[in-house]
Amino acid sequence: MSDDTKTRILDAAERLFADAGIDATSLRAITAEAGANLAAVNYHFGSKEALVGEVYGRRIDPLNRERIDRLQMALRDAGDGVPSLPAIVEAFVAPAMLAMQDPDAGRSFIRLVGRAHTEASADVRRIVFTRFQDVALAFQKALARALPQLDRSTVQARFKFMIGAMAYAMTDPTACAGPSERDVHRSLDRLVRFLVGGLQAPTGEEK
Amino acid sequence: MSDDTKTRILDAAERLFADAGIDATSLRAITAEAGANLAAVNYHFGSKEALVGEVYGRRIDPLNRERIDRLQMALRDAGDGVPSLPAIVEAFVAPAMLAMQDPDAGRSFIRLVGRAHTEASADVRRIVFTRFQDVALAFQKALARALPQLDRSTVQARFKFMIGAMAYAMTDPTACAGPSERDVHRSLDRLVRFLVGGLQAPTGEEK
DNA sequence: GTCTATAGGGGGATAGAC
DNA sequence: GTCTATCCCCCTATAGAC
Repeated sequence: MSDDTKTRILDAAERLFADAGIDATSLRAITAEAGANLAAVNYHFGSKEALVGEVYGRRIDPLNRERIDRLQMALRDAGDGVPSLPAIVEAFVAPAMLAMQDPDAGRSFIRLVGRAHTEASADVRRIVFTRFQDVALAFQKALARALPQLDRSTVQARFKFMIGAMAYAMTDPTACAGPSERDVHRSLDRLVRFLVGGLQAPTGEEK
Repeated sequence: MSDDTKTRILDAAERLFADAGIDATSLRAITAEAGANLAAVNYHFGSKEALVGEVYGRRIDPLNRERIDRLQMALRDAGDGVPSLPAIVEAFVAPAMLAMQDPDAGRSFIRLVGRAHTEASADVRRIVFTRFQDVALAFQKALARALPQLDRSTVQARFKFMIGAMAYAMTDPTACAGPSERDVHRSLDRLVRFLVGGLQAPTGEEK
């Protein structure tokens, strides 16, 4: 049983951060929600910023590992040829979208991750960006292989559009409204089709 | 000359909100930056929340009017036929992207607007959403006309993906790095092509 | 490990002089 | 309209008892 104080604080913080934002969530609110004492946060984590890092890391690290695993499978399938664009896109967005169904992680985590990319606080952006950098590079490289007709800066720009669309889909309450598996798969399918269409759009520069 | 205290406070607040986020920006920081007194905020605006509303409204309202104007021109060009998808997309994103060049509004405003769609605070979301609702409905209707092969819920979903990609492009410091007209137009062109490709992607359901 | 109590700072808002 | 001074609240972090 991992229902100890530390875990309850992480769960409460995750939920409150997702609802109201990080700045607006006080340690008092977190410990009250967790049924713990105010001092417990500093005892277990050291500071609010360290707590934020653990809230993100607990979920993001496995998520990013799954992205990399799926990407490597897609690249292995392609051998020396051009890898499948939908497979790459799905490797990137599916782990996040499917996590919506996870009753443990659940919706609040997804909104939190979605928001991570746009969070105002420079501290939070740094925390998330550090954990995301390797993933971003690997996917940009794979996208460049799958889209040989695009120059590098166009691939970078389109990769960012992809992050934006995904992040927004993740924070949108109606997009992840249904906890039903059916709804989640439909949302994922829609997102992948949209992104594939956008990524392989003509640039107006090829002959 | 509108370089009065009220305007200076609005300018300073806009800049600081964009840099650090709204919650993290204190009235003390704003008045210091504006060269005004702390009490001036409550004298001119009544409260911090009212100031936030004016910071957004001052820029968003003209922006949304321009979107509607451009959309109506695109729809008029189409007559009774199917309107041009790129024209609709450009009507939506161009006013925001081109505002990056405006030396008056400038970059901080754009990042602020981009962030508005993903801002954590429920108060801020309400302020922005209220001013955005009419625009969203008009564009969803136009997109449905331009994409008759898509069902309504798919159009809604794709419209949200479009907002996400645009908002992220607006907050990304490298995307709006250059104050140069050339860079801005290239960013806009890339975004429009990506979005058009995504919006008209096949759904996998048509025969 | 978990509590109470409090230090120490910063926040938004306001009263009242000028 | 703009200032100073201040109220009162909530925050994070910590000290020290249990």
